[in-house]
Amino acid sequence: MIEQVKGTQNISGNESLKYLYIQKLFLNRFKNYGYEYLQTPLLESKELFDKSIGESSEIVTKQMYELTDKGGRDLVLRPEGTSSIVRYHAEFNKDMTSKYSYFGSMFRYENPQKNRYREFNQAGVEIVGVIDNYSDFQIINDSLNFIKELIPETKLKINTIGSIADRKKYIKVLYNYFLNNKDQLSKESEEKLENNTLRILDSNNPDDEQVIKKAPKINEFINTDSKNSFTSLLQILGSSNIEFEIDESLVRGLDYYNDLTFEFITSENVVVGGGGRYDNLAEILSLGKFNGVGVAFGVERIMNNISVPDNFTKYYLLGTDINKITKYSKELDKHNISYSKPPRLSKENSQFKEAKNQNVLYLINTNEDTIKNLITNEVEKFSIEVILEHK
RNA sequence: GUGAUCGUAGCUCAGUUCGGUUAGAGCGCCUGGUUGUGGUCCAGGAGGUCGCGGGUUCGAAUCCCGUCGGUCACCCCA
Repeated sequence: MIEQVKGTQNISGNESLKYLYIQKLFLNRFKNYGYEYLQTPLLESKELFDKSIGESSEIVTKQMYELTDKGGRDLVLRPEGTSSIVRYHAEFNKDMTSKYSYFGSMFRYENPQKNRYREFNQAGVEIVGVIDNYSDFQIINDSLNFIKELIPETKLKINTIGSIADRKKYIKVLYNYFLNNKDQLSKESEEKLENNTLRILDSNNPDDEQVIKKAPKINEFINTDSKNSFTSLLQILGSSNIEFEIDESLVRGLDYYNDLTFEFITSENVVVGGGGRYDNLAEILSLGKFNGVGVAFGVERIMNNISVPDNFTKYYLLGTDINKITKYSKELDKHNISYSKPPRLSKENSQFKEAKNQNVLYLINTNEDTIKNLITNEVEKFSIEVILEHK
């Protein structure tokens, strides 16, 4: 037996029902909100993510699926969606402000566990171009509406991390602080000191508690424009009755974020989605000067937190005589009626069983020329008019 | 990258401790019959490189080593 690749999934059975339900809701909802669906390649230049996500990030240093193609190109399977959207926007819509949605596979080379896979699906939306607080508001509002329809008790956590320049200054100060107090840091945190200083702040190791408590706060380094913009966004959210919780330790895993960051978190503390503002991403990629804000949901994380949606089939075509059942098939096709049918002409009892297992409402028995309602057990003579009346 | 744990039929699992005929069960599947309150019931049947590779042994699902995969946790993250 050839085993499947580690961390990949076969989405089948009830899981596939959930997947399609989420996908359909996502695509419909954001289409109606005015977001254009955009499908970018799964295969991208390595350079795109080296630059965008940031070379200090683990995603870039350890977690990318890299390959060289036969033409010698350095490629990766995309680890996230935003960078590609920004590349597209620069190429085709540079002077516009556009709203995009995307849905598809992402790849990260990590050890799989619950809510984490090597190939996983993200559903995301972005607003790219000239951005203001209303853009931030609608990304948060629209995606909160979406996720609450699926997981009603989802909470919004929000923070500002200041500009990239602010952050650079802050990291320097923080680095010196932790360096001087190195002896008080846990082993894990000490490892983060050189490359991922900020991450020490969300250590949950009790050994770090005291040092972190006394550490300089990012708040003191955030410029006034950023602070004011954050305050006014919070006011807008407040007056729109959107509940939020400010979480000052909330940082994102990607370096391109600035100012606004937020997360959607379930009552069981699973982060099902996250996003923020990325005003410098286009510049980092040398694609021009435009801004963006966006969010990405983990589809599998949503799947793991919802129940199986209702599922039933309206018609099942039963029969053991190939001439009769094919004649019925064509008759139904002609009237554009969709129906389930057995994969082959197995014994009648098996077909009945299959129909019941598919939660079928009407069973069309071609052996007897009848239509049976499997809920009420009413049987009537088959005619196409009876079925057309069901519509 | 680290650690724990698991891998036997389509599925859930027994058998592994302590090596020994032809590897089992339930469910599911298939066929014939039965059944119209049609998922029942009866009879029969198909289906297994015991994850893979190597080693020990007269003999390995069982012991040893390696490897791949699943699950979970750490790290990190959606």
